[in-house]
Amino acid sequence: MERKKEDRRVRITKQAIRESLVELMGRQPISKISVKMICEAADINRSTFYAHYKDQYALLHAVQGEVIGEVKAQIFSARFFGASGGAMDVLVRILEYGCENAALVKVLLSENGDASFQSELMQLAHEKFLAELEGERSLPPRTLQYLNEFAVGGLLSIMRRWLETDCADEPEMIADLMMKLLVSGTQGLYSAK
Amino acid sequence: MERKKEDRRVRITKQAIRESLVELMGRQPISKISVKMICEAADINRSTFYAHYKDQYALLHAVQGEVIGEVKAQIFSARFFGASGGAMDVLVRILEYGCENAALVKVLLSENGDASFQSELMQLAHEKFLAELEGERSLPPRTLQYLNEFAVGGLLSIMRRWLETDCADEPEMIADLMMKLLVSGTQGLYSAK
DNA sequence: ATGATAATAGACATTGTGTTTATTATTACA
DNA sequence: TGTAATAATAAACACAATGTCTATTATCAT
Repeated sequence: MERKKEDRRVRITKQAIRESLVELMGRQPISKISVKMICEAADINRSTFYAHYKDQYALLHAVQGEVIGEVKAQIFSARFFGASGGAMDVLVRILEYGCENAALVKVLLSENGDASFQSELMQLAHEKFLAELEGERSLPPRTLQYLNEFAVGGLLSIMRRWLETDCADEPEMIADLMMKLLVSGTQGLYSAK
Repeated sequence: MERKKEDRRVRITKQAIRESLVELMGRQPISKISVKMICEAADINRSTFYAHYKDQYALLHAVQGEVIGEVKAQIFSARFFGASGGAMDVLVRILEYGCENAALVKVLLSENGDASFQSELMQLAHEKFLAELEGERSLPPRTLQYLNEFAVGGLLSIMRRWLETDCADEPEMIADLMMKLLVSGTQGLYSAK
């Protein structure tokens, strides 16, 4: 909407800051990372950092926000249930995005990541589920909740593992596995194919 | 093994510190909690805190370690697969433990919690799976990995939700739901009952 | 009752934090 | 291409939490 307006210097600076954050978080949690460390790694002045972010946590939150924005766009781009293949397409696109930004997404989902990020992703998927399943009446509301949490938590865990293997398998294969596990559980792994 | 040796004063102090930590983490992430805050909430001297813990993160880690120890004991107390009802029993016991220590466990699994705690729980369940499924040859190793991650991530998410509803349903009911979802996926929710 | 030890109060140097100032370097664009 | 706008820098600053001491008081185990 209102992008492209940012000064080139700002873009370069922010990029350097973000890359340093990701690099540092590969080795330690955000709690052990100071603003000073980030600035030294990014080779920028500390005043410059404060011109853009309140502190290291605000920076992390901003970065997470961008990822969440991307996922949100994908997740709401199609119907998940009903339309055949809709869910697969969405999963494949999210997986592809994750793989393209592996260094970042991997660290956000890792043990050095932020629980609130994963919590926000849960919330996002939750909204999607509610939007699509609001007519669902055959299951008790609380069971629906559990199902939702189970699904998102499970899929997120698969994606985490997949990123840690450096996307060894094809996105389509992972999405297929996800769907099978969701719909038919472990039983789904033994039938056919 | 070598418990019961701790001075009464130490026990009281540590308990006060732990309770203050849990209370504070109900309202903010550990990154916003200083040693000073914990000491004021617990009404103890800051020097006393440093006599027991290196910093607030070491404290959190110690508390998490106790929970993990409890879960570990339960998880390895019986075979999960094979023996009928074994898995159910383990799940029920873990759920009961979580509910008895709801204030603590809830916060550790919340958005203010620590990703590394959840990561450690994953690792724990992973070891259990490997120990029991080492003979499994009908699925490719990587698929087995994904299945493991999916299962633990999904079950953990259900437990988180359950704790947030203040254990509204019975542990047996939750454990049953967990097993159904794991074995038969969403299909399992509609069949029989 | 007493020797051992935990908790306290207070002081201390250190470090990262945020903020500000003047100065330099880079950018957008007329 | 020249220039006004603005981003980045360097330096200084008060401030707050940190981590480590020491001397003193309170509590415990026996």
